[in-house]
Amino acid sequence: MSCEQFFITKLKERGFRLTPQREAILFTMHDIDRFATAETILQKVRVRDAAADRSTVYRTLDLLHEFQLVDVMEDSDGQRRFKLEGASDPHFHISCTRCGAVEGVPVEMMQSLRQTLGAQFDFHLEEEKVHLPGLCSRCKDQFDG
Amino acid sequence: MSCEQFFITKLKERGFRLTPQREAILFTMHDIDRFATAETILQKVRVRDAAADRSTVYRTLDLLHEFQLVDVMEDSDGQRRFKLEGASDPHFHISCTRCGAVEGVPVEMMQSLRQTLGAQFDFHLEEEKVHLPGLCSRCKDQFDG
DNA sequence: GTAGATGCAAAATGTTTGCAGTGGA
DNA sequence: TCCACTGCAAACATTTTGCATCTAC
Repeated sequence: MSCEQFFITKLKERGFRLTPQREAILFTMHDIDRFATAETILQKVRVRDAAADRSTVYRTLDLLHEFQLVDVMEDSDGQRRFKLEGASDPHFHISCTRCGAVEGVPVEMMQSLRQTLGAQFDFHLEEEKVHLPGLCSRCKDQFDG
Repeated sequence: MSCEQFFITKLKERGFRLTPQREAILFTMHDIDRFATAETILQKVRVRDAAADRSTVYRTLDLLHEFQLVDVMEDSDGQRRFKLEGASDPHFHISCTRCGAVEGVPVEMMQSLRQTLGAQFDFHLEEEKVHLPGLCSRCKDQFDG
């Protein structure tokens, strides 16, 4: 099922409506396909619909997030970033603290950490919310020399 | 060296001054000893110094962060949280998405994940900035039944 | 027709900044 | 003394909300 179909299904399920604005936002996020600020999303949505409103973007992002179609990431600059996640495999994110590049990593890679935290702290890791900071290949190389 | 001593040394090193406000903030954060919002810190500082100003708190927190005496944590409610880290062993944080409880975990526990990410993505994990979301023991149990 | 959605403007929130006066070294 | 620091108020940036209007169903 495409994420648009999924969205429409979810909407109807809960008595919500499919509006042109919601479609435009969904399409736009599909195009962007990486973490973006609400502002960036708004600008891109306005290419399709010049009258698009900031608050509608926020409201739709909330909705998409509720449906688990959108990942939200807190950033140190005080702006949240949003990304469409469709029905991709369970994953977490690593992101470069220098250039901001974000990449998805399958949750299996955290299996052992997950178990350790469970055993030692009785802590249930929510893997798909994990967002690990670090330096990407490119920035690391600049850093090292 | 106590963290106060460390702070004073760092300040002098850079030509900054030790003021009563800065001392009050440092002491207060030492008392709190867990992640707290700027607002919370301000309220507690005001017990010592009723005239303490919000902007002074922010400015001092910036300074302490620069000296790596304070950890900053982005939270999903849009407020940053600050915590004095003194000269504790290298660690990262796990925190409960339900109740907000935060705990420190030695970086050694991420050794294997660190290596995997390095090998597979050429990604240099910044372990001490890591903040893992999940459910703590208590909240998990409530959740499960 | 009607509840839900939109656009607008205004408010709220958290944080930062400019500046005149104060005080630590 | 001198320049860093403070408190205040005002600015800022991002996000949220109230409300009249509109529209998908």
